[in-house]
Amino acid sequence: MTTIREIAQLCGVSVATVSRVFNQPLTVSKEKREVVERVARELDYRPNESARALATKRSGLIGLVWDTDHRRPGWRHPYLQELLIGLKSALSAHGYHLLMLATSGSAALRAVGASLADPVAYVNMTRRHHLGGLVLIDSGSDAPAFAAFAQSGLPCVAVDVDVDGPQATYVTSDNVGGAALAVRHLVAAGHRRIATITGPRANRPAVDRLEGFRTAMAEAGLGVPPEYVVEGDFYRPSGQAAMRALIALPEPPTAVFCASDEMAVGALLAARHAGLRVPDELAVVGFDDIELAALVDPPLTTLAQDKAGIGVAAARAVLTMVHGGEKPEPAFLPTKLVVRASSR
Amino acid sequence: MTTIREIAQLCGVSVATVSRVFNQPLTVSKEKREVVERVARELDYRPNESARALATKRSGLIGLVWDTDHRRPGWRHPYLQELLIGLKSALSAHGYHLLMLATSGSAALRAVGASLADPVAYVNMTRRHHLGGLVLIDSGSDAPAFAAFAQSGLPCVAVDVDVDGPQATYVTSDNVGGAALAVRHLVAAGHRRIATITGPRANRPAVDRLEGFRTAMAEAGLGVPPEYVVEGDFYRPSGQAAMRALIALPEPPTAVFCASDEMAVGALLAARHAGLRVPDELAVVGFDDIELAALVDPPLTTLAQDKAGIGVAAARAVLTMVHGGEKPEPAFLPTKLVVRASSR
DNA sequence: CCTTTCTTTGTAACCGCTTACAGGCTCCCA
DNA sequence: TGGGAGCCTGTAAGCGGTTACAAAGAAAGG
Repeated sequence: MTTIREIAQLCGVSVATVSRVFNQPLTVSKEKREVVERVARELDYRPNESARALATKRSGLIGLVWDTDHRRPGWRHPYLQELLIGLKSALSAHGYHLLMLATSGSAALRAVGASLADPVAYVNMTRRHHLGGLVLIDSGSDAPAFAAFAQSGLPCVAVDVDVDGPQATYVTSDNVGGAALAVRHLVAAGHRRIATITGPRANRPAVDRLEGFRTAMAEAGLGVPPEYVVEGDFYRPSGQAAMRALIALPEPPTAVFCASDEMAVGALLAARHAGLRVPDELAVVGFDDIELAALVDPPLTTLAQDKAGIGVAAARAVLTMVHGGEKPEPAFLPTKLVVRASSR
Repeated sequence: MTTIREIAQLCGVSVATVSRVFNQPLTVSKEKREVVERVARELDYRPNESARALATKRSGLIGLVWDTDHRRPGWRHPYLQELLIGLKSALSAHGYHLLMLATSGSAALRAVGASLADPVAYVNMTRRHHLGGLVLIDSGSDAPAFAAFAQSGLPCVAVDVDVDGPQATYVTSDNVGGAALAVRHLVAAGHRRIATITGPRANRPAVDRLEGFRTAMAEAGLGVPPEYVVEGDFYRPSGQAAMRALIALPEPPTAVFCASDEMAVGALLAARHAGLRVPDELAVVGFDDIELAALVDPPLTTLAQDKAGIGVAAARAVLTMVHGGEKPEPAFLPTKLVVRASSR
């Protein structure tokens, strides 16, 4: 690897000048600048990022926290791949890279049944590696850990989790609006007895989807009997169980809005087992637009999240803070109703 | 952040001693070592990784190359999430972290229709950041770029791509063996007219699966007429088209082995459209065991890859090379036949 | 008791880059 | 023509570690 010193020598200038050429080009006379640039190119000079980070205390890296909760081995993020694509592209546009933080998983935390995202470990990593900030991706039970990160004062942005802190914000879909879209769609199709299968009460998107559901139902002048709101956990089995319960009601709903596609698929299964025809006897709407949604039978009507867009928004938010900008407000990205055969 | 120097002062020793306590503890007397360790703990000392990397030329980071090919916007890795889990856990066990390399995507490369994985850019990144090595994850068309990496002499291990180089190896499933399992399963079920829908000819796993298919068919004493081998591209539509063609044959097969679950799902669709009952009139076996496999109707018999295991193997391989070990032989992880209702 | 060897420690150079500070020039204006 | 302002440039001091080398003391061998 060629260094700044070699270039300086070859060009007959000081190392300071060479460094300036790359960092504050305007402070260097045109002639010297061009010579340095040419020589650097010829020697295929690449700045040593470690040295740079050491001198500037900035590494050009953003940390990614995404731990898998060992208590839920089957858990999968519904759109990790698209999220990463969005993150990566927005970061690379600004010359940043993503460092996937890996800790062996604190045994202590696991013992008390806590999430695997260990705030202390990750905050340490951030300082050790001069990370600009963190992107926090939830594994289903990381909200408490993320709250701790948020307090640390490091720039961080959480995805689909509600955090607050001096330099902490979050990005998620417009869950309220999305749920309302779902309800309006069902109402327009003539449904009046509409139930919902929610996500966990502790989960911000779940709460928002429920809120959107209630608001839109009220707007439509429809009542929501308590038994029409069943709590699930976003996973398929819970959706199936919840749907079974709804079907067993004396006055079962004719339509159900599920807070996740996974649960909606569960609902479809329950309907099939009960011999209900979808969408004729039961309309089902999900949320997420996972790949599976288009493939189940019947294909699922759902609210498509802007998956890559969320990644991009998260990246932008963290970069704004890294660059000293104001802490961005939480972002709520619009969702899109995708009508398929499970409703009409 | 407390530094080595502060600790040295507080302990009344030199910085060299402090540094040794952390790097070569045995060369320091027990007393001093304990004092230093205690003080370090009290001050919550964290070594500065940039300084360390600068001095040692090692950063404790492994690069992850995973570029999305903009020409195939819909492309998704069949098991990225599990792969990352495996990679991460194996790396963190050795104190390494994963750096997701992001380049803005060289316009030049895109112009010539090449893959987005730009070997030059990534090799630069490796040097700039003192990365120990690279893990290469294919986006469907990165094989040529990966071959270039492999030549660079940097430690690197590719997943599901056949590379060779001074410090390059790869890990993939035992595709030959898996395909053979599929065939034997079908033969045992009484099938004799067995066709296959392959992946792209240029793809190593695809080629291996075809080879396994042929070998096992020969072993079973069954012939494979040329029209029973149809090339697909791993995606669903190609599987559907291929299956349509097979069904249209004067003597259509009674069973088909597809080189990917996605194509197998396509095959199921084609069968359904043709009014063929699965598995009675047509047995279908896939490869991968993606989530979808268990959910289609009928659920798909398939070969489960050890997805996280592949990540672990890749991590181990790259670490071996980083630590100066012999270049590991390519690894072929066993697959498992998962029998579901699409075959019997 | 003296020499050799081993263990432990400190000194200081170095990794490659950034940047505060100061000095030398040129330019402009009184 | 003297002096202040501005522009370029170089010197050198970090950033926070690692490690070669030397030295001092302790242990071992003859």
